[in-house]
Amino acid sequence: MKRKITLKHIARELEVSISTVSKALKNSAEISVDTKQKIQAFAKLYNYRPNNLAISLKSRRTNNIGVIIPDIVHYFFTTVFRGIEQYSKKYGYNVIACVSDESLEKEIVNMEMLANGSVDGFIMALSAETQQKKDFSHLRQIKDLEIPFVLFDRITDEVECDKVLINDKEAAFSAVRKFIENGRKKIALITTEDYFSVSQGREAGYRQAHESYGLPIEEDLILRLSFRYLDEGAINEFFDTRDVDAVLCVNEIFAAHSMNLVQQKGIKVPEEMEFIGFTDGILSKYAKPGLTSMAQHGFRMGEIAAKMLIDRIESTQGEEEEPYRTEIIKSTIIERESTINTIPAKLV
Amino acid sequence: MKRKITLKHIARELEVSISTVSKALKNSAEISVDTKQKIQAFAKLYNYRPNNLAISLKSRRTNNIGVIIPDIVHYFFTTVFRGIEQYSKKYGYNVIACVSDESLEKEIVNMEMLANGSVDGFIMALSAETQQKKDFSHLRQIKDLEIPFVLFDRITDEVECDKVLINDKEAAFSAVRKFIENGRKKIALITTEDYFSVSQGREAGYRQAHESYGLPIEEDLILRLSFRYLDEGAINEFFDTRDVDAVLCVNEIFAAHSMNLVQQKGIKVPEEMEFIGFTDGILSKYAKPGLTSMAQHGFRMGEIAAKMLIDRIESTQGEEEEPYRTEIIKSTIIERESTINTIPAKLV
DNA sequence: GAACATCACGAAAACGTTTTCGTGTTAATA
DNA sequence: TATTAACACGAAAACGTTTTCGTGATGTTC
Repeated sequence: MKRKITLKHIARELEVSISTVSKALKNSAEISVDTKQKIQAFAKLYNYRPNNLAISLKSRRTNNIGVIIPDIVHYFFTTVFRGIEQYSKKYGYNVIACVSDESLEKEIVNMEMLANGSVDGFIMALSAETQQKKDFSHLRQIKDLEIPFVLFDRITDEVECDKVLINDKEAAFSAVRKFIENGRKKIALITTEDYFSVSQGREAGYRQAHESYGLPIEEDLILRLSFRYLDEGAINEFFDTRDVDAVLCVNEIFAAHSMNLVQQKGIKVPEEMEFIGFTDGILSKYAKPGLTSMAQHGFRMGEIAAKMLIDRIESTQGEEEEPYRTEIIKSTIIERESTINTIPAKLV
Repeated sequence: MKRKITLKHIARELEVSISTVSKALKNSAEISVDTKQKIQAFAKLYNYRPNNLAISLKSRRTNNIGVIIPDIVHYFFTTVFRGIEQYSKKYGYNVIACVSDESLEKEIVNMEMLANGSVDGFIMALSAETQQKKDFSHLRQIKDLEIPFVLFDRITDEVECDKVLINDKEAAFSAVRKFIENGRKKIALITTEDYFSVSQGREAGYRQAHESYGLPIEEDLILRLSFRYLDEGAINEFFDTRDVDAVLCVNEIFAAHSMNLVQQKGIKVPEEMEFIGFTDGILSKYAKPGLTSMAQHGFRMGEIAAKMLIDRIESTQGEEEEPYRTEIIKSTIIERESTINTIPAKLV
């Protein structure tokens, strides 16, 4: 790589000291107008740009944010990422993106790589394995180092920090309420293994809605699928042996896929069976029929997470130790043709 | 942020020099076994980790790769990103991800931010605006600085550098050939504005297949849509006023959406009209019927791009100036139910 | 016992900045 | 004319490493 021009080069060339050059380029009042003009012109001519590394080393600030997510080929996470990236860029931060691949070990390795001066803070959603094993020692280490971090979506109550998530329980509650108001009585829930914080919340909402409306909960209307691979056989068997008239799914893949399978059996959606999914992504939009879903507003979530982190990074200067906050984003329902809607379904 | 332990601290505590500590931690033969053990034990106890910034400043190597893509909420780009990230991590590099948002200006700003010492090289797909305006001065600047970069998918012939792309023309050719072999004669093409390198290639393949098989090209069977927003009206009007029995789309959103609209008109897919899309993403998999598509193998593409870049970064040490390479990834067809297949369609 | 090699370590420069403090020159003041 | 203040700039330390070179203390050899 060709050597970029540095303060030293300019100083030598113009026969002044490095300090003078540095000050001149910052337009310091300490330097005479003549000298400043000369130096600034020279710097501009040679397209001088300060070296980020040197500035970071000196200032102990990298202006980088580390983002660690379980999966990037995933509508919701990329949407959040987009929000983080956009907000961060606006405030002068770059984003280093790492994928944990649902693995605790990769989560740890990534954090350790970045914690040694590469980033000023982290934003992350916990991997499946982390949530399953409940091993949060790496987060505690980061806390000990006093590196700020924000957890989103996949969180834990066992670590105190800034968090941002959606009201999973209420969202599931209102989805089930919609089914009940439509006269449905056999409402299935298709969810993941129960160690995911989000699935737990959604299941709780599902149960509470049943209780609130005096509908008995039939445990065998709850189908738990692996998040790692989509078990088509299990879904088929479930619908072959259960009497179901509505289905709530914790993500849009479960919803789109089971809706397809059910339609292959000749069941009419939404007349005979209604569907609601979580994550209002591309699949919900282009499924046939269009899939009603609980929008998680990932972009907003990303923006807020980034704001929380940057605020904290920039306040640790002030040393006044703000208390940790948890922001809740309200999920909203996007009605399409997989449910029967009192007001006409919005197109698209 | 709490101050991390440094060589200086260890040196002071153990009453040796900084150089001795540095060498001891690298297990240098210069240092006696006793001293090394003492220092290593101490470092381990206090969990010493060298500061990445200082090492980077010294070595002029950041072990960071800058990735600039037009859009992250996009199946193909995230898949490529995943390949880049995984390969890079394996070879000790982190990835700084920037989104250009299809804007030339953001592309430039991102590059300039990262070019001042933050990354060792770039991997990028050009923004729409960049391809439209054919303004590549920022790429040339990066070349002048001798910072290596790799272009993928959205490329240009006007800049010499490493590139990786798919055989768009051949892929489109073979898709159209499949239609023709199935007896189709009115084959539509739904594409974007024609300044995208990939759309150009695919259109060329579409045309060449017609010529090769003696089928006349009807210009009004080519529909050009904005990539910015999906013009449903235009699609509807197109199908209402054209006689079409097969459709090739340059991406899966065009395919899934137009397939839905066509089915709403009562047209049977694939019996009366067949569909093939590009990008074998989540939509193709869960569309109804399953969408036959040309897989772009984004993950592999990302891996190769990362390999090309890292090889070049690490060879500039050697100074032997390898010639630039262009790697072509072969697209393969994934047959599903939106086409009539001689061998039974694979499930999923 | 003189000459030399080996060992074990330290001093210092370098990477490219920022910033504090010191200092020589000029101009203003008593 | 002597004192002081303002001005314009430079020296040097600092951020945390790596690495080259120098050096005093041993041990070896003839």
